[in-house]
Amino acid sequence: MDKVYNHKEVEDKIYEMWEEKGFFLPEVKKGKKPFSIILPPPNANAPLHFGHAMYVIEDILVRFHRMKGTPSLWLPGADNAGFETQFVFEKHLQEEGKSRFDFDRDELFGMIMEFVEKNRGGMERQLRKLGFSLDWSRMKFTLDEDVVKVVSQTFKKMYDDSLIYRAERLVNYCTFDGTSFSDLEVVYQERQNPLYYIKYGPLVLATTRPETKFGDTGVAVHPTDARYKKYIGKEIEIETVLGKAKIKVVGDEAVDPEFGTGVVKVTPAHDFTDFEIGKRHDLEMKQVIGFDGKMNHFAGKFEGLYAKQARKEIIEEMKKKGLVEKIDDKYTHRIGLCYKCGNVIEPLPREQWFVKMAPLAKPAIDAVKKGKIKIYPKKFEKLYFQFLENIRDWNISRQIVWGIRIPAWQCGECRNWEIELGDAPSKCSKCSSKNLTQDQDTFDTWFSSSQWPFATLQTGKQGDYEYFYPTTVMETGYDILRWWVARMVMVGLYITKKVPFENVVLHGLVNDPLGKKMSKSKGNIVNPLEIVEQYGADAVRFALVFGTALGNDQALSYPKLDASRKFTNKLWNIARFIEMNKIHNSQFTIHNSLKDLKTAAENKNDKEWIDKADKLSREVTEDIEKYNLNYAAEKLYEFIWHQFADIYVEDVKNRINENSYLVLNSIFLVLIKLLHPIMPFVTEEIYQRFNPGEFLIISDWPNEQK
RNA sequence: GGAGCUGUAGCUCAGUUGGUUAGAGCGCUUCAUUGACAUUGAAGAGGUCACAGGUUCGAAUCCUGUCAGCUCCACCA
Repeated sequence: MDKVYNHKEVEDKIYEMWEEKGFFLPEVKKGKKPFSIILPPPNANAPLHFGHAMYVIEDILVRFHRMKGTPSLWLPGADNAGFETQFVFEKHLQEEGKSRFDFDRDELFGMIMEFVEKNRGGMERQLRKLGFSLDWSRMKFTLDEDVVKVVSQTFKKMYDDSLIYRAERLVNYCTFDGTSFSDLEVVYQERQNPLYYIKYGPLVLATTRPETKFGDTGVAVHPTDARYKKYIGKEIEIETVLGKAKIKVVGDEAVDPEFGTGVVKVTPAHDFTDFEIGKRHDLEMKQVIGFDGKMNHFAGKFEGLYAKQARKEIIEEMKKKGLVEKIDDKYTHRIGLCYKCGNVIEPLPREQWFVKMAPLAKPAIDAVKKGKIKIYPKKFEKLYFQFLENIRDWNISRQIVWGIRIPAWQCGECRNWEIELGDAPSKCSKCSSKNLTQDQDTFDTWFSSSQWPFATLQTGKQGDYEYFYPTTVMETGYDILRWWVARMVMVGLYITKKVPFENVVLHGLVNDPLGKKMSKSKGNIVNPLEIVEQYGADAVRFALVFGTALGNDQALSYPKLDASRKFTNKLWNIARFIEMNKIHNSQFTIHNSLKDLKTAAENKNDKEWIDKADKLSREVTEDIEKYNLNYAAEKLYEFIWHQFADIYVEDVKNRINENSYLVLNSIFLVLIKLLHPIMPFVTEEIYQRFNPGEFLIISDWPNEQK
């Protein structure tokens, strides 16, 4: 054996061997409860980031259960990542001087698919580099035909159960990208904009957006505001740049009497708060800004101007007419920007598909309350309940091409909607018209993701769903507890009548060495694969679980990586010592049962160390079962280095004989086994040197009989 | 504005139902050594556990408040 452990010579070779031998494929044993995890599918198109390296937790669990003899499945997948991917692709088009408007929908979809297929291998190769024992034969993609079918079926079932409705809602619309965004995708920024005090008949109100005036269908004041109480419920006559108009005054609690003059113009079609006020008082929606960002016919002579331009011209005109009382130039407020292109988000009304969430949320709350699903660490239960107890209906339409197209066709005659699986319906079921067009929208990526546990298993190998569902563990970052985990529980329960997983295990974020969140804009991204290259996958894996409690964020720590790499070398050198002291004729016999080993042991000290190893083995087993992987890692590190190597090896050194050698060797192999889930490569390499032809990955867990 | 998390050694973090002298890694100091390993070994310094109260025989741990950092949600015309 070399003096120094070289991970580069070992890791790829070992992984290939594991994969080739099919060790990642579970053996289905009817009647035996399996262990299963569905990998949270990384973006098919993007390289892994450090958060993905945290999936090492899943690998540790799978390897542990595999060694315990449980049929263990870890199913990989790739996510089409909707808008994210389409955006990256459009950047490429831009570089070629093209845009998505040069292609029709199918062409564009095909091109993106090709683009993704080309990049997809990267992510999979990286998962292999990290040593993840994924069953690649069961790999699924969110746009696989069979998955699309499952997702569409779910939509239809929801529609038939009256959980789906169509409604005009304000969306965060980016007129530049031509798509709406979820609230999450809007970035708020502090900006200084003029606040205009404009005259509305007898009232004066403050607004930053005078151009939306044409869409005003009400004026609101606080219901208890003494100044304006007399106007509530009445219509007032106002002078506008386009002539006189009448408008209703309503009283609404959303109005802050302290702000401005305490009077608000209500534009339900262009402001989220106003939309709510409008709904409460039954005000009309009047859209005056189009999806192209330009003023429409309601704006009279300002039609065709971009909103921003119209604002300037309207204010000039209003000044001339004496309708502007004053302008506050120092006003700062927060405005929503497109997180992709940075342009101002325009709230616009648009017909969308919505899912009624309240009926789905209740069973999901119960599942956790009744312990059918356990959340680790427990502190995250609060977030889970908070989200579900205040849930709002879910807008599942997205105005992009790269996703699963919504299987809904609208009749051009009677406006009836037909939901159809497979081919387009031939005629309208209401009026028999053949004039049907499919909705242009695709599903929100999270809509298909919410079905991932059963969608993957139902479309996988024959019998997988029956055997592996519900899955044992869903392990992911706590940051997507609401957006993904909670929705999987809701939709999973709704479709399958079973929880999609029994345990939710949540890890924290991996931040940069200074504790700051890694992000492209900050330029502090660390590529996990470079770190693997430098320190070895074992060291990276160990460093990620060592010294950080589950669910807590951690700063990437080079000293910790270094310590972990030294640990792999320490293991290597213990192995080397044992090999060098091999006593002639002696076998590397492994006593997997420490009880048997103790019976065979002759020396008192040896017997004591067997007990210590036995205690450690029990503790580590329990720690892994409770997802306290940091405890397992810390105990193994301390014991192997500072107990076993520093004390026991030094003790045996001077009194080595055949029997002591057997004990030393056996204890070491037990330690190697206990460490294998966390550090699979170096342990497998050592094991095979001691036991040619045998494989640690499928060997028995200490004290376990298969 | 609402909610949550975090605050422990110079740095990064553990501390598992409250229970002796609060731990680890890195760094630092002293010494040893080419003997499995200098990617080593031995010894050591270093902490009013953010702050202020409270509960308790006993608090880093439980409660209240304050301060600081982070995250999520909502969002002001």
